[in-house]
Amino acid sequence: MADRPKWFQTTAIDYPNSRPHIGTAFEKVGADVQARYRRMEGYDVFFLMGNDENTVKVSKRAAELGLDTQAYCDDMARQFREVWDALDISYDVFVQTSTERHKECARAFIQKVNDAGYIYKGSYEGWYCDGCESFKTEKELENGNCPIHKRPVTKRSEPCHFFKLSAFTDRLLKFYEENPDFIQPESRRNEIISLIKTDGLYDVNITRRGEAWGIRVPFDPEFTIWVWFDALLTYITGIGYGDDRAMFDRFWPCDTHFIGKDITRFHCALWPAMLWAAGEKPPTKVFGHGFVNFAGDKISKSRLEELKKKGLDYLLEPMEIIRKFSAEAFRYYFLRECPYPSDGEISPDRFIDVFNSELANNLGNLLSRTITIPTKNYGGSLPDTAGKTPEPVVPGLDLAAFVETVRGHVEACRYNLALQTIVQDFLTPTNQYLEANAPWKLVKTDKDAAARVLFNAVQSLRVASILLKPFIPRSAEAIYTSFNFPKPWAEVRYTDAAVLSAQPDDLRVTAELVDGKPKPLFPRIG
RNA sequence: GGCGGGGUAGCUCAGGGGUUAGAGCAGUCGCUUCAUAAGCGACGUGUCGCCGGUUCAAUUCCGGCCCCCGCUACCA
Repeated sequence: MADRPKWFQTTAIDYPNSRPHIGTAFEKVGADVQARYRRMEGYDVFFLMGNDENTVKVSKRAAELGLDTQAYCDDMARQFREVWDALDISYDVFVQTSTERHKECARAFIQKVNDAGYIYKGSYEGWYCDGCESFKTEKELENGNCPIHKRPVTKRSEPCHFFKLSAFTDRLLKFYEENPDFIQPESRRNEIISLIKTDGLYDVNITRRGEAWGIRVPFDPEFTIWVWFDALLTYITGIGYGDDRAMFDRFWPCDTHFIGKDITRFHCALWPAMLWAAGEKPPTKVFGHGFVNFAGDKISKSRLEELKKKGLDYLLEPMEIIRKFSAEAFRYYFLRECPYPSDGEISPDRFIDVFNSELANNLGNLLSRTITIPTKNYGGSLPDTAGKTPEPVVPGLDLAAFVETVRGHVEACRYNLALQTIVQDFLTPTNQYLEANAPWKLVKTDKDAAARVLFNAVQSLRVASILLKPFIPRSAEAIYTSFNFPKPWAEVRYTDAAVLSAQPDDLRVTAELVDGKPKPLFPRIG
């Protein structure tokens, strides 16, 4: 373990105001592909997720439901994890920021930043609404009125603690320049850079006064720590910051923070500055993924009502999609149809199209036909194939280069292109190969030749299942274990997909059969 | 308003100064029947946002305009 390279990644820490929706699920699924891919490739992976609970809104929501805030948080955390588990998200730790351990680590961190001189006491001046008992930003105001209470806000100032973010302006710009891959995709990087260059960075108020729920500021207990300052710390408290330096040093800096494109600024400017202030390294990469819309529209309250009327609101609730179809179908749809770096959309028709054409018709049916023909004609075992090296079935395809193309897409989180490449450049040609050689006919005239055709075609399923492992782990395993490929599934790597090699035994169908036929891996839907 | 990205087949998008502008899906027709009514083949369509300019030649370059999207700091 010690000599394996490490891979530490996180997803955004979710705000448990409501149940997880398809947008948050999209983020987790994309991150999960990366975690699974890195594990396959031999990395010592640590995948962190969690919920961001130390905010007034959470305690208000709990109060509305008549629940103790902690009990509410714990229940929401349970609900979130239930969805992530159902989607086979392979996280290693799930951090709740309301736990005492996180709070202690956060207090240690802010104390350190304060000791280093990056925090100073000042006063925050803003527009205050008595009804909301909170400050409003200029943007929120409607003609100078509180948008909720429709009455004028008043100028008010109160003491607070500022973090000297401005002190890191030049260092951040230099950092972005020296680490061009720090912010992905590039469009996000350009936004942040131009923002800082035009407006500069201001010091930020990192405390709130007079709130019962939250983490006390150790050097001034009248205050609690502003949620963002605390939430970001999850990324380090979850890997031992504050009480397990060895583990922290093993995994930090973070290799990729997966986040929504809306919070890139916090992760790309505030977060590195906070870490520098505490004497730690900044993360290696921040990936701001896109959003999921519903059939072209943003998911607003009115849109939701409309969908409910049409009975389509299930498509917004991950658990419903999983129940109706499967976690694998969910994963495949979003990974294939929504480009991870930019926005995508879900629509009922499209979901059915993608599932049927690629999973059922192309991949699933290819598996069925390559299992059935050997079973019917050879008792499931292809004679004289032991020790033989399969021949390529895709004309003109350099298998090693093809695998590297897919790998490049996976590493850059271009999951849709990775899947497109696998299906179009590999699976479809395999179906064409079968059509061209028609082993179901050939078997009547030349049984040996037909066996070789099948032997070759089956290799495509071995290759595809390996490449698909991070995307649809359960289905990929089902495909791989439908034949007696020698390498254990747990040990396959992408490089195994890049070569066609002989195996010691005759190729044999090992899939479970009912009346000589496999049950469809992806039964058509709709 | 400022900065950035984009407007290409019914849909999602790729492409890019030059012979007939591409892919997948959907559609139509044919072949096939090993297979999940799956597979394979063939076929169609596009004023490549609008208006000008540069050029032998522009959808591709330049300018203007229209439309869409993102960012524009303390809300997670």
